[in-house]
Amino acid sequence: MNKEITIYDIAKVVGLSPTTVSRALSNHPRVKENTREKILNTAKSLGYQSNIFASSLRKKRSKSIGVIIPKLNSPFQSSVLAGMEEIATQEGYNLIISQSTESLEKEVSNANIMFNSRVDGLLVSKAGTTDNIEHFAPFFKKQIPVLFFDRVPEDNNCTGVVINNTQAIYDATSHLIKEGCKRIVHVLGNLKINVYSDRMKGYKYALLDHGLVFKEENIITNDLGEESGDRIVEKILKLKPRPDGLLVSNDACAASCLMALKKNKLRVPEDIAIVGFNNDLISRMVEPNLSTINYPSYHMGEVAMKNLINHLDDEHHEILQKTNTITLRHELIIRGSSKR
Amino acid sequence: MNKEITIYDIAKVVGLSPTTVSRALSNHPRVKENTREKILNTAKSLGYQSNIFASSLRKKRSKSIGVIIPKLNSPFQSSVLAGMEEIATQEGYNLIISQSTESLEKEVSNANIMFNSRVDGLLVSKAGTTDNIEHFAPFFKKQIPVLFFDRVPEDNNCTGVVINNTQAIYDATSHLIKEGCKRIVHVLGNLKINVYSDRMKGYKYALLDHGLVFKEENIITNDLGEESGDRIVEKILKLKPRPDGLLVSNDACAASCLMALKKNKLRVPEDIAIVGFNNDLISRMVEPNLSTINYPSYHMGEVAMKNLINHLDDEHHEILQKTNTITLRHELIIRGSSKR
DNA sequence: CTATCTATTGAAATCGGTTGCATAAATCTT
DNA sequence: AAGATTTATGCAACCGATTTCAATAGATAG
Repeated sequence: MNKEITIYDIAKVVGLSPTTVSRALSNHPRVKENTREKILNTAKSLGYQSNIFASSLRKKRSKSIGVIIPKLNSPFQSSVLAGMEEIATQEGYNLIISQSTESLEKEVSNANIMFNSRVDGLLVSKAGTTDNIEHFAPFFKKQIPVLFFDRVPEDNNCTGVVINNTQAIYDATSHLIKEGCKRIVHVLGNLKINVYSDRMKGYKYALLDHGLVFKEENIITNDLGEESGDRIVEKILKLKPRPDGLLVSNDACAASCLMALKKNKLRVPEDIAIVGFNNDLISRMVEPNLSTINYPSYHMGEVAMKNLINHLDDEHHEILQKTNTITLRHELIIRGSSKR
Repeated sequence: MNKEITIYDIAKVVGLSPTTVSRALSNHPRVKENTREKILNTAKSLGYQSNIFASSLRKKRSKSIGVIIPKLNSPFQSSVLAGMEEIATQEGYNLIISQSTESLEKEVSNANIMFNSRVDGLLVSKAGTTDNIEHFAPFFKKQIPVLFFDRVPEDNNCTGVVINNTQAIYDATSHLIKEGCKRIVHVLGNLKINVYSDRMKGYKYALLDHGLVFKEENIITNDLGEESGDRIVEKILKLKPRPDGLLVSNDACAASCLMALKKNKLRVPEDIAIVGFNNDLISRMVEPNLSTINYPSYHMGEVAMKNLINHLDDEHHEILQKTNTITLRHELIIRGSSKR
């Protein structure tokens, strides 16, 4: 069969040692220009393909980075991934991607797989049900950098890339209040997740600062899927007096609520004003357009990846040790659904 | 430092040879049950982690599969990916993902990276501008299976997973005609891509079969982005007499057209009926809901991955040699935007 | 012209798991 | 009980690139 071409074959052809061939191929400076060219030419003409397994074995680096996210098919997360891919490819790293589908069990399993694949670094956005991070202990022990993004653990020793969720919802809530809303319902996901617990804070603070009273009944924690609108709106309509403002932690779900509200003959924003979250495409396609928080997802991917790679390429691997949190800029975008 | 634990260390502890340890760890049948357990326990207690580089080097397999898609952050493609991930993880393969961002140059570069990463197999959806597949030649030469999906090359030697695009648009066109449309505009992407050229055929055939005349002016090839609606509708409104039916090869773009039409005071479906493509979330969130073609994206990912892995796991690696095309079932979904 | 330095190159060990072949021990045949 | 199988284990080569240490040749200095 097609025997694999190795540096030994090249060495034999050019009459040099494998050592020199190896150096020439990896642009080591201590090779005569002349020699290097001869080797490179021979390599090409023989159809040489470097064996990355051998190289990784010896160098103890895979040049690949693992990513664990809750769900691949989400506009937000796939956009983060796109940003990560851009940078990783540019820097010569491979991306190994797996999804936890919001299950802790799968996240644990994925983490193990990543560990055994010997990724050089790991980027993680936690599954909803994850409230410990023991499964990343092998990484910590081996000093393999783990960088969290969006959904980060409470643990203070972890580096994370986030937005200021508290501030974002504070802004959104304040906006609704300024538009005259007095009874604002806040729909969010599992409060174990930092993202949602932080937003909850922002909501409470904003009410407080504007002299409104926080009521437990105005909090709806629910699955934020695209099909949840009917159920959420049903809950909302049971509240008396009827709410006049609605914060939904995700645009798809906000859009779904919007439809359900319209089905119930409520006018948006006149009867109820809505603000979503993420600035997904859908927020610009429904009527009225959804006010929302612009979440710099693509940028988050870029930043997370760039920091991880900088850390890896840093001589002393200490960049991330010194960094606790990187906070990106968000922005409240006001559109028809809340302007009255 | 933390010395790496190897099978030699385990061998020393249990007083057996590395060979036996290796066999025990990979569940080779020729190891006494008793011995295997002892080895497994020792491995665990020493904190042994198999070195996948060494293993891959020797076995000449990476247990990873490469995926090249045009764009990570697209609802359709990320959904395909999700299906692929599901199966790959289940079968013990890693997914290495990269995007071509619709550029041939990047696709070539990605293909090279995948080749040098020695993926066991490759899944590809072509970039828009790609009209040759020379860059996959190294895979073919080395018998590394390459499976195309959605956007497949013309070349008949390639295996592809697709839907019947011709039939899908034939169905959609016929539906519009039955609803009384006489002048149907068809908006699609670069006709070099099989997906669009096939749909074009379906459109022509349907017109023919229903006694309508095909007119070049009713074809708009355009970027199908979410922002293209205004420009497309502008073109449409210049046509006299005004079109009364609209096929758009992508739901986001169809939704964008819908908004632009409404902005121009045209009623949907009364003045113009619309059918989109993909059955993305957005088709269910706009008003009226978009009729569309259900594209089994997640399932396509599963099927593509499953076939690739079956091929790899097959003793003789001939499953894909015998398969030319796998066609999945699509479905016309009729909603408000075309029902009149 | 000798001593020192520098630019090039090479020998050999190493990374750690796998596997063909051989051997030893245990079980089965007749 | 001797021979034939089967079962369990080990030896040693191998996968292919990298790297440490050493050596040689040529250049520069004094």
